[in-house]
Amino acid sequence: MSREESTTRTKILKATCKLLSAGDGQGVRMADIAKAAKISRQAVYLHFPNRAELLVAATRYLDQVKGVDQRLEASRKARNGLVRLDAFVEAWGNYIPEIYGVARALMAMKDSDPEARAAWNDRMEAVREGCAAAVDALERDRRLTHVHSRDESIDILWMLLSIRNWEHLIHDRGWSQQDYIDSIREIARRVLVRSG
Amino acid sequence: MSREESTTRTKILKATCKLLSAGDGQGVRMADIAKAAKISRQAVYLHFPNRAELLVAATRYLDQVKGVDQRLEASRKARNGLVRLDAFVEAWGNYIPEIYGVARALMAMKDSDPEARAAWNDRMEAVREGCAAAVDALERDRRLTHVHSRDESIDILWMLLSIRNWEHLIHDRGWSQQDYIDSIREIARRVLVRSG
DNA sequence: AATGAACTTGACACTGTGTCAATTGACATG
DNA sequence: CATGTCAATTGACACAGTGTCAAGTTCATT
Repeated sequence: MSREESTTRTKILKATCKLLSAGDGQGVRMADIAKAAKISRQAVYLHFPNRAELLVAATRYLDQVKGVDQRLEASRKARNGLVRLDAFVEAWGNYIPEIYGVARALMAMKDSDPEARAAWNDRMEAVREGCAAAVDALERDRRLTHVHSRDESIDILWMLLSIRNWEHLIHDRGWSQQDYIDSIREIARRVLVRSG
Repeated sequence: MSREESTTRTKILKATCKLLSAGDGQGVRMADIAKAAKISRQAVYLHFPNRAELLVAATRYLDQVKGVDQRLEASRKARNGLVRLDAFVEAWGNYIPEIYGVARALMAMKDSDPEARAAWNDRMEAVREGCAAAVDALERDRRLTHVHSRDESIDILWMLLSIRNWEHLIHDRGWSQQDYIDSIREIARRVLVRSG
């Protein structure tokens, strides 16, 4: 709310998100984005120094518009660890489809561009913190299995909730979103929660 | 054994594998491969029509040289389902680091090149069959949890064993290969096997 | 000596990113 | 009203990497 931004900048960001979300994904060039934003290609470079930073900015824009923080925050209100784990799995798992298009482009870019890599890792760190909070809540309730250490448990939950896994089940294997959520929730429970 | 191949062809494949395995990965161009094979860049195109098919061929070459089939086959000898599951997790999990370099290049390419995508899916289908065999062996022993259906169980095991998950734990989170194997084995058991 | 296959050399087209310089149009402010 | 500024446009261009093409070389075989 604090700043309305330059309008053109947000037009670019909106166009970027739209193209990446809708399209087959792969062939989204700077020129395509410019055209979609009804702007010259060069004008894009007036707002973003390069493709990597545009994608990074698009991710942040999307996070802000879709309100990840609020969504993930919701799981923090949960009374006990188990509910919290479930809520987190559901919140993040249902968020993935909304950002998948942009995330995919950024993931592809992070192999070659260190800046994109850093931005991606930073974004994922936020998710990891959510995982840590859920694991710690279980620990507090004495419901965490100690087959794995705390840190290992966090990494495992993070792994289960990775976008690549979502991509694999949903796109490659044709799962429904509901099946995905149900399964990951179940797996997370089986791996992390001991029957109390 | 049946064919020694044109020598130049295998020189190219070896060079490709070496560069992709050793290097940071990202910047392996056709020219680099040619140089490593001590050959002109054009000569590479005499043997492979394009980069995608070269990478596909390199994957197959690596599979053949490293003997994936034998390795995965070993798990088939296991007496009961549980041992078989463990053996499969270990066999495939320990194979991943050997092909990671090439696999990574192919994974990157599959976003843009349908041919690469098909080859990748085909290769992964072989792994999926191993997963199916392990799940079916558990089923036969009446040790499969029925929280998930047979097909879902296969997809889940496949997901657990995905290269992306290995990449995440090993590279992003710094796990040791042994910890990786131990954890995945444990997770697979907890998710798929019911205490008999 | 002639043929043909494998390879080399050098040039070039194409795509996509990123840069640069000159220009336009709007608008605010003296 | 004139001026300066800012955003954007236009068009040209450098650069990297892939893939193509044509002409020439090397060498084994016959």
